[in-house]
Amino acid sequence: MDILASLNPQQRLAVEHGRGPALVLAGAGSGKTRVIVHRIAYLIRNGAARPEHILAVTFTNKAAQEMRERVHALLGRGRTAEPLIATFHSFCVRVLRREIHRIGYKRDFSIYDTDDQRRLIKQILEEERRPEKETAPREILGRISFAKNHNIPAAVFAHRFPSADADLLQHLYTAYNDRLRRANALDFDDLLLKTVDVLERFPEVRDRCQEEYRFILVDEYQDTNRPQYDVLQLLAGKHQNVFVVGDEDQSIYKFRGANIRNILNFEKDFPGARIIKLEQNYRSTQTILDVAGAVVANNTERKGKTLWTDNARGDVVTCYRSHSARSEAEWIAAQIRTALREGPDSRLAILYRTNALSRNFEDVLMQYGIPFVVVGSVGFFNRMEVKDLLAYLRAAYNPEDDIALLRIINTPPRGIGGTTTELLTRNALDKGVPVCQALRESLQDTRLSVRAQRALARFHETLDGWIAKARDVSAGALLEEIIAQVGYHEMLKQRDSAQEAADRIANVDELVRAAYESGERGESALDFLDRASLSSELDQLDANARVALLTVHSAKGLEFDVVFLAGMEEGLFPHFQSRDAKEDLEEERRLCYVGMTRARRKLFLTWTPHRRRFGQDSETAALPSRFLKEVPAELVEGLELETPYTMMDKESEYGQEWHYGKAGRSADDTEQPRSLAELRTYLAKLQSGKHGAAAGGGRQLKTGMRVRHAQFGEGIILSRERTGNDYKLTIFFSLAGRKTLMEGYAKLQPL
DNA sequence: GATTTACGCCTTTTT
DNA sequence: GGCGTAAATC
Repeated sequence: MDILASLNPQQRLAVEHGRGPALVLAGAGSGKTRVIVHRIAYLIRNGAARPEHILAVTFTNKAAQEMRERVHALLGRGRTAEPLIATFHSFCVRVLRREIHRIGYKRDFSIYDTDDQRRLIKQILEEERRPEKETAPREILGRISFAKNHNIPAAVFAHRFPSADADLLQHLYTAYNDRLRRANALDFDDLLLKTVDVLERFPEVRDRCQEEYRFILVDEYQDTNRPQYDVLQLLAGKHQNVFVVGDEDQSIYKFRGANIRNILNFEKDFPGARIIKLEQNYRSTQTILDVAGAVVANNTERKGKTLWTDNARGDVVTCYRSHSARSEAEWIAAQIRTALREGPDSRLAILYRTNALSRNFEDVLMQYGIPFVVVGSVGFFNRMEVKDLLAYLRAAYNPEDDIALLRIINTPPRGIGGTTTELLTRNALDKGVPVCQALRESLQDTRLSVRAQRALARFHETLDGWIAKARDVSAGALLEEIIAQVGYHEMLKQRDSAQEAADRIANVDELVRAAYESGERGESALDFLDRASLSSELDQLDANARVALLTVHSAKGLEFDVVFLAGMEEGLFPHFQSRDAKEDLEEERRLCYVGMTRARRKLFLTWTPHRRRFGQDSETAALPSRFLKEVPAELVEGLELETPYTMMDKESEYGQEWHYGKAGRSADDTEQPRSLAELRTYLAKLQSGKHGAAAGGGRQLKTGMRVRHAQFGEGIILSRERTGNDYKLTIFFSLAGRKTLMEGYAKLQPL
């Protein structure tokens, strides 16, 4: 296969780039990944680099996996050495598992995820008897992570961020780091920071890494943060063979410390860099590109580039306003059904700003019998039972891992309750030792009841057994033994409903299987735990799934034939947290751009003024997202942005909330009955009125008409609204309840 | 010490 | 509407 044949001139230029730094500014859908993949293949095929000297870095495991597969497809499998294709984090873990002893950690360190971090902070707060109200763990962790992402050590925190509570935060930041170290544990941010630390302080490690990874390629460069940038600088320091690909319009991780300046300053950081722009888009229709481009053009912080495509103009973009979140979901489900009927092989996605929005879509798709996958809500590795068992493993391999130990110490219940664990943690704190050691030393503590002492001794003995076993038994076998020994299944069966217990047991079995499989692939137990810590739900997104539900963030780098960008409302998208600061707003706009450019053929934008928040009807009607107003009207149908039933405050400006009171929802023809009693009155009214007469002899559907649906049975039409070329019907079915259907394909039979 | 119930908080986005 | 923590009860 000719590696260069299928490339356009710019892509080819990038792929053929020789040594030295290069920056590829690649617009959405312009073949970013393609360039990296082909360059890897080109370097190897040409003999310019040996595979083992190549390191390609991505942001998600999924992207890494896909890249690996595509390289294999180009080169064929079965070569002796492979290029290393990894995420920043997994690359760092790889380095640290080998080198971290140099900075005083043990090789079998634990990796703390967000949940572990939260537990640790809470524990610290508890020990210091600080009320959580004034110091929300989330908030604290957010600020610690912010500091870490900007490379600000605890020692200088208060100095760098002077504020009322700076000293307190510096104290907590320090305590948190100390406790991580004592637990022989690293959080996500530490993985990067400690790698930088090792590379900076130990020239021999740096030299070896520089020789090992002579060619470095980075995907999504616009999303690198400071520590990632440092890692890159240190690795590339000698050979300067850095090849980065990015798009400043798709920088959406500022909140995580991503620094857009990394891409804007690349030429300065790597002198003599070659810049290549990829502006031809291969993914979307011209219409979609124009719409997305018009939105992002409102940003000022960009280098500016214009995407073009040879693709057809394609369909107009469709906008749809619904009267509730529920009907938004129903309308989308109906569109999906049509789309799948017309093109059974299409891949579709519903994208939304926050995960909380997925629920309605899940419910309705389920109801419609449309198979789908949800990305990101509660991932496999985030399930409680899976985390419990991983904590058991962690405790066995790294007994100093306090958070893991405290998680399992009384799960399932074994008579070690709050009083006892509090004594343990207090002892550990006083002596400055991990909890496992405090456990050993507290066995005879007279402050404990005999019963508690006995329970502790028993747990201690079992734990020692696992620690010993961990040395010579596989992760799968150890896990299986632990599950049996502690009676984990029994706990689930006893605690949860039969159905829930069965689900959880299935997950447990799945985990055991995964552990065994990992072992059979030759991975160590630590490899297995690493993968569990660093994997995300996204990685499990099945490429064959027809319909996917995911956040816009998760969708970056993916593409779909049809995209529904839902919840296009002020406050939601852009999110109200981001609407004030200009740079935050620009990030929201880029996010919107990312969402829109995921679509190949057709883009839908949906919103509703009446979305429930926290299960309550909001007192204020939502406004359409300002991004909808930035869209060229001639390319979009159904763009009804005025809210007729909103009584506007005369002085109101965009961005303020408009109040409309309870009259709001009954002011147009989409009025819906709220209760059964109301429904009866409503139906009576409809039937006695002129609607009830239906179109004499005509087949045309009218409000109030009784109809039969193949699936839902008999019902009565509550409303009929034009949308595009079709009519949207709201029908109350006596068996199935209220449904919203599209007339065009609902195959309704008038009665 | 464990289990059940009430209440309050909540929502960005992710490795 | 849902989850996790805190009080109340067994």
